[in-house]
Amino acid sequence: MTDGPVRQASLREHNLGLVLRQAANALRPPSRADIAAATSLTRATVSALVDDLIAGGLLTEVEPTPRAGAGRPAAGLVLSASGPAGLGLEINVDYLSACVVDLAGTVRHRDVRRADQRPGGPDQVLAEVAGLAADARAHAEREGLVLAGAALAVPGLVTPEGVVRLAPNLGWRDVDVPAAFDGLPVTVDNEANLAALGELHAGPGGPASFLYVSGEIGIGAGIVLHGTLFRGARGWSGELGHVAVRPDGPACRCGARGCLEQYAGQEAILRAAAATGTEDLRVRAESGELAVLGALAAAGEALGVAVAGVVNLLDVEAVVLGGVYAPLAPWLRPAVAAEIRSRVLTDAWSPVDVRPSVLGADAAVVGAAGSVVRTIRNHPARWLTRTVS
Amino acid sequence: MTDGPVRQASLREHNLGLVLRQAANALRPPSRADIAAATSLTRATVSALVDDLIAGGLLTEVEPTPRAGAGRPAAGLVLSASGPAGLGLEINVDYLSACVVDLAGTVRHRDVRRADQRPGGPDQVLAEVAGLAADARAHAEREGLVLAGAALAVPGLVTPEGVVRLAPNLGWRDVDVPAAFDGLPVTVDNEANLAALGELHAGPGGPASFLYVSGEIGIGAGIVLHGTLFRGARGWSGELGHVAVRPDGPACRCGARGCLEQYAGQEAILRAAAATGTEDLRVRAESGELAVLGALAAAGEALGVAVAGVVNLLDVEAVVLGGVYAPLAPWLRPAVAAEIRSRVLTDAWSPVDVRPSVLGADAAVVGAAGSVVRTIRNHPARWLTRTVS
DNA sequence: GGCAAATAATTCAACCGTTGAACAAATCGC
DNA sequence: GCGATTTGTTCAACGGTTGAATTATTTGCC
Repeated sequence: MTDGPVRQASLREHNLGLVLRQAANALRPPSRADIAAATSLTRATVSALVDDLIAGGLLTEVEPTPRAGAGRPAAGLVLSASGPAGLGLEINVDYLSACVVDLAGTVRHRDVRRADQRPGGPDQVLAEVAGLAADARAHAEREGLVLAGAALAVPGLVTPEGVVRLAPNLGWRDVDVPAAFDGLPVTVDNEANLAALGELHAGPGGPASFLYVSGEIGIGAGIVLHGTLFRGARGWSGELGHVAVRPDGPACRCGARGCLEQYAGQEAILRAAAATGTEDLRVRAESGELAVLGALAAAGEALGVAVAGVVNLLDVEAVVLGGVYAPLAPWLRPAVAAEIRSRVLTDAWSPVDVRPSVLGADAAVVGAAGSVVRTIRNHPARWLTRTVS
Repeated sequence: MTDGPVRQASLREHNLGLVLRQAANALRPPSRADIAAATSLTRATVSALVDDLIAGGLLTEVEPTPRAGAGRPAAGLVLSASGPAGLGLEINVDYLSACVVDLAGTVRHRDVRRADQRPGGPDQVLAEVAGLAADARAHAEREGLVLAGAALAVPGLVTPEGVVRLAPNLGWRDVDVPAAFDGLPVTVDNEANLAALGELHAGPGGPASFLYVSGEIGIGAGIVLHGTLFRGARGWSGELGHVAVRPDGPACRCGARGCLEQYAGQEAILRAAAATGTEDLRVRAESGELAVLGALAAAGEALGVAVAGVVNLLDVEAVVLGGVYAPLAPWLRPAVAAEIRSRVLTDAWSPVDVRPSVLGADAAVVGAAGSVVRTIRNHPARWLTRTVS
């Protein structure tokens, strides 16, 4: 709306994206005529656009779907499974991960290396990630895919240029990530943001506005509003872990007091339950151990207080429990939902859905890879007119 | 991006808006050539668009501004001061208010009636507001203005259709406001939302993302992200007053405990300072009375805890203290700023500006009227092609 | 088996908005 | 008074969409 001028070419760019997304979001492969009807463009226009998209390798025609009644059979259109693909990468405290997602959104390659990433330091870790990326690229090319770009998820604060300003749990500060990948263009983003994007596109029919809560050692949040990830004015949104639950509570490593992280962070829960890890916690919760159930209920209550504040402020439709919270959701969810019910005025007539992440631990990498293919889906003209590399 | 198709006509619609906004936002009346340079459209195109806008009464040519150097003098373009105008209305607990803003954004008419609105009930209040609206329309027409629409600010929760679902301080519930204005089309919105819009457009160069905090009997908030008001998934964003400051604090009338309203609501501050009203509070704070300063500091601290949580989550650039907080800002600001400084991790390198509202008590009405003219500025084609009424 | 009805996709002239270059208008400086 | 300079308009060309006509391919009915 406040943007630049619109020329004739912009028309085509926009409508190319519109047609491509129609094919992407349809339940069954649509015909040109279906797309024309859905977009209210002419069949002539849709045909012309589809020709461009097929020529550019973004769409493929499939066999006519059998249909009742008379008439020439329709040629189904699907996103090409051998066109451009996205590479997702993730650096986390105890693993590195990569995945390749094709234009249709299906995961074509997946690779995880579990190891504590803290001792190595940025240079070593980034070198290893570059190795993962090279493996993934080789795998993708064997399947006829072309990597259109890469996105890297990092558990920390990232500037719009891709510099990791601060990643407390990795011990990183001011690490220039894109510089380490000389070949491939890499965008870097916060792990919770990319996981939220992953959830957003995980299944059709999900909520368009939600809060994705990423429970790790810290607690991050990805905010999706009206189907769009909100990164904050300067890219630093989502610091849910340092929202105050009790202003005079225990001191946090951030310098303040009573932050949510002190009540519902992974370390706080493990300490309260005297557990060795998330899996231990889950097993003992399942067996009904009271100390564990109490620790989870307390964490859920604190989380619920903070999340209820967010819901009061943003009126999101859903809260997604991700990261380590996903497997623990059966025990966290009741307390979170109860706090929302009692603290959110509008909950009475507009209830908020609290549910575990559907992608679980994969959310961030899959979201990262998905974000790459999604930029192509949204701006196919840029891909079609790219300089051949 | 996810929207509908773009036809040739959409081109023109978009570019009409672009040209109009260039004229609106320029420091001095720009020439057609200036607009062409700024938008990277051709002079030919700009000329054609400007012709339409002048013919439609949205732009006016003014005398050539004297300029150094050779060349044909440029005709300056300004928004018409006699074209469409917006009517802003406000219902609050202790006053009704109206104002008319012309296309250029200047306030052309202003009217306030102070009286407690609680006893009358919705029907009586709405009848009186309709009277204010009629007066304003008469006044506007005498000045050659045509009212393009009206927006009404209400201290409560409003559905997208304009039904006041709940306005606790007025004692309203499920009041269908647009039905009461049979003549004029009225959009209804929350008072804090419209006040935030007022602040957004009050002066050029303000922040594009900020939290407007409206201190009244309740505490509302208007959230502006990237220059756009965010209303929430279902229109119920901004319930800052019921964010928990201390989860086990005093009971709130909403049913929960420890809501911000119990610490920083108008009534809580007055009680703590044993003051009779905001003005009393301000005078006694100015004279340095310790009990009053303490009460304001305590309120500011609670407000700061809640606002710091918002900043952590949304990474807004500024926090605007509005409503009764505006005149009290000198005493509230330090505590709010201190909480943000200590609780927001990113504040160290991206400080947050805490400042009083520039429009003060007028923010909501002016914002309401401004929202009407702004829709014309953003979609001039709709106005130009309107059916002559 | 043949033919009408129905639906899909393509072709093509017309239309519309922007472009770019040429041109007319108006002023300044020398 | 004349060239330089800048503004604003005119007009043919271009690119993209439209809508109607045409071609392509199937089903169903006689």
